Amino acid sequence: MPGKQDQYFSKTLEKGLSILNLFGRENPSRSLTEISTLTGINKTSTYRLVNTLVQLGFLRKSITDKSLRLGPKAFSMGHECFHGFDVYQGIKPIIDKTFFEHHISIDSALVDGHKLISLYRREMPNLVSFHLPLIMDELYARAMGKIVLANVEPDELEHYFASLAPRRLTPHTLVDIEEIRKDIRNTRTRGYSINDREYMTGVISIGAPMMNLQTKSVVGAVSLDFPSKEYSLEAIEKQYISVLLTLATEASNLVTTAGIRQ
Amino acid sequence: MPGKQDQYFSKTLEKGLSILNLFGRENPSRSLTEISTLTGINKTSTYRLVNTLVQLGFLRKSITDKSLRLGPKAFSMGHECFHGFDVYQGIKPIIDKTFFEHHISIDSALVDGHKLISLYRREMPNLVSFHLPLIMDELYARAMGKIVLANVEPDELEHYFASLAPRRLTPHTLVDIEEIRKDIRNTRTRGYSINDREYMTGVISIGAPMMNLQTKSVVGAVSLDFPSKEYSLEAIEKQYISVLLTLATEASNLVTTAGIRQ
DNA sequence: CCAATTTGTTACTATTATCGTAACAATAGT
DNA sequence: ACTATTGTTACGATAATAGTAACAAATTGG
Repeated sequence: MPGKQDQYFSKTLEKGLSILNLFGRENPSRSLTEISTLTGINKTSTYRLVNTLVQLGFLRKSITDKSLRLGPKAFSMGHECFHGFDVYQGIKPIIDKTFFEHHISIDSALVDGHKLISLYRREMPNLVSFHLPLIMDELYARAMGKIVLANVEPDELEHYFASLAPRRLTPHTLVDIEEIRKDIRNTRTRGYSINDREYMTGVISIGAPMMNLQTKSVVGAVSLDFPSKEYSLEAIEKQYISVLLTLATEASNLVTTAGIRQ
Repeated sequence: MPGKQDQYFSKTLEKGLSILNLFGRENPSRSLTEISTLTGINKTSTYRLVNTLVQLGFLRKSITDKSLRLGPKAFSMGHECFHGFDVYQGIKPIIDKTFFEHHISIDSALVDGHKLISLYRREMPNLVSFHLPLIMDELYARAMGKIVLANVEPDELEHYFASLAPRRLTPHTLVDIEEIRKDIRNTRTRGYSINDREYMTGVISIGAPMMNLQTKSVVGAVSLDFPSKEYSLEAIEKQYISVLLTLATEASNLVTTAGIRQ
């Protein structure tokens, strides 16, 4: 991130938000020292910021054990931030339309550094209903991740590989870096990505990029997911690539006009 | 709010969050000066804070007109804050259970100052589907609002009436302060509140309080909503008061153990 | 198309909010 | 009851922010 230490950047605000960011569905409760160590903020400063968030209603403090949890203000602001995100409002009808036309599971996500933020998802009942995390690592093992990697700048890709430690999520997951590299190269020439039961057993996915057409950079991806019991990869490639690419084009137009970059 | 100007309160964080709070479904886009005037923060400081939020990904700036919108980080944090709110997770099954048992529309909200923050809602198809705002004023015209007012401290209630300017939302809305006062008194002795088409035409609601049983204070309310075409107020009172009060008791237990106060 | 006006950005310094050490209090663990 | 941990407060040093004012870039209106 460039120019973070300039005069027109508020470190205090950054710290405060990093504290709020520690809370979520997985981590509903935290202690002061926990927050202090996780954020690397001095205990007194943490105390001040936490106290501020408590007074404003973004956090609340247990009277008994002083543990901290999200407060009503965080709840309402969260709701507003979620539903006020115009890209979310824009992608919903696009995905819904494709969903009702073709009766397939569809997912979409935005790039954020080396992670993907899940945007909107529609799921068919034939697919194992899995609660996807909102923020996804493991780009190498997912259709949306692969197509993103296939479209980033070469040095950005190197930077990704430099800190990559692949985990075997299913028997089909690629864990050898060279194999992953080859797969990304193939993905690039192919124009869409394939995930053949590498992320979840029994799920085949194909992915296409959401591009900012102005800056010609990837800003996200869409994917179609199929149960491998009912669909073969060949059948999917024959029947659904055009659906995927049409969807990706519409999504790309959306993010371009919305001005989502990098 | 007590002790806001002490040493252990970060004004910068408060300002930054107040900026983020200006964005939402109703206000997806704002300009710098707009933010500056709305928050009362000096333009340069606003610039610094906005710049920080942009760099962190909570806001994004249009390259053309420099207008500001929510960014992907706000989206993901919003999702986490919403779903990570334990009271929301706790009230869901309680309301769902009652919903499936009795087939009636149910609403719930938490008190926040002189407003209600909508928590969770289930709606029957027979009710005019209305998009309720997440943050509700007009306590005097709603079942949840009335039962809250009936349970707050007397001086708090006076404070509410002091700044009250009732609006006639339907032909049945009470707009005379004395009438509203009387209604609140009746509500208090009755133990539950009645809203007979005062907030929306064709909708009758009954409400009961969510009490923190430790501190003996109202922290929210639940309501049952009925279409007036299908239900008379007498029928509702005969049949559903016990349902309402049971629901309110369960909800009160939840907020008490969660430690929601004030 | 140019002037006038508004809006956004930068420079600079006084001020004061924040940092961080350290001491203290409260709670939990043994 | 003692020890270790966690949370809270005091206070001086420092660096971050506020805010004026000047400047640049857009917009608007004639």
